[in-house]
Amino acid sequence: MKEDKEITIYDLAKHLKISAATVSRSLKDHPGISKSTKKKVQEAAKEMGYRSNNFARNLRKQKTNTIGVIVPKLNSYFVSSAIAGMEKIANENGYNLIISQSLESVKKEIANTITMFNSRVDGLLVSLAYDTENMEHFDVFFDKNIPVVFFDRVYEDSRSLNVIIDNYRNAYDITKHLIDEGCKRIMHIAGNLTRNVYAERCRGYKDALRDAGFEFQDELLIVNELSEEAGKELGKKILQMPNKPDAVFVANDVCAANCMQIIKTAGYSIPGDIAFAGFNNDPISKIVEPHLTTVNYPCYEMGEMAMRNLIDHLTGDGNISTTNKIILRSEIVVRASSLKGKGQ
Amino acid sequence: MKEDKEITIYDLAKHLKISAATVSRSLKDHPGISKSTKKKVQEAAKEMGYRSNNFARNLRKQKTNTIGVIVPKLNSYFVSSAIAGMEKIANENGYNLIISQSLESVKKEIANTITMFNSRVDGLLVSLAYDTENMEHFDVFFDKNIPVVFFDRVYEDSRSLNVIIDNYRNAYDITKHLIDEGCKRIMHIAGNLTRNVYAERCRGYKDALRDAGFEFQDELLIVNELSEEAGKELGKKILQMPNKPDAVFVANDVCAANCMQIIKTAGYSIPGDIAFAGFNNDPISKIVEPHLTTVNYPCYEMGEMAMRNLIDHLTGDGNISTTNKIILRSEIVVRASSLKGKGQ
DNA sequence: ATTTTTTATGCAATCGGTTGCAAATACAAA
DNA sequence: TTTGTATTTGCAACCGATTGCATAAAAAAT
Repeated sequence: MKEDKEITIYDLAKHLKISAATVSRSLKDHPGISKSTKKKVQEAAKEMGYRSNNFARNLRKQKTNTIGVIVPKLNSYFVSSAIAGMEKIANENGYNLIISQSLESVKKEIANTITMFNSRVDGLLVSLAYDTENMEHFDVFFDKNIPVVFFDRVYEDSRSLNVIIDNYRNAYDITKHLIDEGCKRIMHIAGNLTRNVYAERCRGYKDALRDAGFEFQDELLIVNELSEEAGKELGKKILQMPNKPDAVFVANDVCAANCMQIIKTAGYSIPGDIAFAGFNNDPISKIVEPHLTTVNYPCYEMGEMAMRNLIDHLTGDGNISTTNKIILRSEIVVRASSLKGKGQ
Repeated sequence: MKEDKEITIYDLAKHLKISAATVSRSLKDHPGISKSTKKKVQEAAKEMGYRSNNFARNLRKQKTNTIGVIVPKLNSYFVSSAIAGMEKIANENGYNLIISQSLESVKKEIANTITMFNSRVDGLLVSLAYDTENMEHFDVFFDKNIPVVFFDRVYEDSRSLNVIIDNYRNAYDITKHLIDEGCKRIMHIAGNLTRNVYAERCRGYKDALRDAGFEFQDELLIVNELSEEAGKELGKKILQMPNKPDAVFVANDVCAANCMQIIKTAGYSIPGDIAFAGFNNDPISKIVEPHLTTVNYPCYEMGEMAMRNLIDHLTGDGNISTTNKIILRSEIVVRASSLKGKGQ
């Protein structure tokens, strides 16, 4: 049954000769309404094609049932997987998602933050831009007690929940693995070191070196944007190094794979001459040859977890202020690119 | 300046000793309000930390400034890129995005459609699920004159705008290219043939064969889900064929790359023994070895275009009913995987 | 039959902007 | 000074659902 103009509870009320209040209560299964009335109302609602008006509802309840998501870039394996996980949980719980990208710029991140604030999202999920260096733009949320959950790229802040993996441990493990394979001159490629993820990975790398009795060397640490382009640049740079590394641990698979290609094309053998390891377990890591040793990052699960916690908090089932950090399980995946012993 | 409770236009009105109507008009730059008053209001608004309440506004205006997006899966190169493009345009025009995924099931697609309808999106952008076979669930939108734009996976329907590429032409070109390289037994791997994109690509493949004087052979057409997994399966299947193809044109890079790997691992040379071509120009196509010949699909631009047209329609700048189909430029990209002559 | 308790429903205010129409004020022309 | 016109502003009725409180109706207790 379809109508040209919207049916409201008043229309239903008039039709059933009862009050709008009763209709409203019947529709949301209020305990004070008799079963028979509820049934009558619900049937009439379906029959007349009633659809509830969320704005009226939100206006009255001062709640939006909408969650904002701000990510650096939508089109990356990690982000799209995480968002897929978020969407699933949000959808299951009746929440809508408003998504925007900072395109790796704080400036846009701030603008998005404001938009989200004005849209009155009930909560916010954020992975920080490449160059975000403080949290001031989130203060409005904290001030109003709107929960903010950071995932992956986070900022230590007692007012929010962080969902992450143990970047330090994984980087440590992967570096140790390279050392165990006999590598002695291990290079590390990181992203902006003020971002937790890259700082932690770098720290893991350094500690693993130290624990194995190696000394950290400045020239073996390179910071770049970890993009396809950056990977190619990196490859060229390595080719020009007089004293080449015998292993490269890159903080991201896409960059690693693109770098590997340059090195390989130049005639070096991988892992024979130079071993490689990446991070993320991006599908690309299973295609590039030799297959890339990496860290299995639970992207989808991270999205689910972050969303679930946010929603639990909103519904009062959980408390963001009691939980301050969630660390998901992740582990290194060894593939041919780092197996010096066995070769490819 | 921050307050504990929200500032409304009434607060501003009281503070400035004018009416709420004047405040409302001043804030949205209504022509009937004097410059001086406007300025006073706008300054006070900023100073008192006023933020407009969208629900009240939407409730009154019966418009949401929100656009719904339904896609099969968020975590694919094509979709995430397209959404990135959409988000950019939407954001620039003050629209919010509500995104949901059908996970390739009509059932969930229908559910999402209903959610979007109830959220009263101003317009809808859709790429259909794998198994959607009719448009009934969009009728509510058409009935209410809510514009629906389909992209990539579309359905011919006079009531909506379709944004696509020339799948037929590209498939024809790529098949012809394979023929020109000397391939005589070209296999085609398609997705569900009721989906326009796959049907068109298949048609292009067949016509190119015909025009070159080859006969289409049933056993050389395989339909699968075009996933990573399907690619691997496909590889195994080809290995078992007694009369192997000398070229494989897959409707999707991810599937093609994974298939290639199996074939290669089994000791066949590519393109020597079997040439390969894919579709999409997914980053993976530049990593797999040999690099994959494919079709450069303007994902990001398609997202932009679809969104721009939808918004133009909503603001009355364009008319969806006059434009029924937009075809974006796309072209084949020849790489080593199909160059029989030169080899890799 | 009367009072008490329980259950079911309605009244009316509220959420915060928007906007058609009327009224007030300003400014110009006569 | 008066009348006419243009410019500003305000009144008040929406938009549709929610909910505290009051009342009505039904059931139970006395």
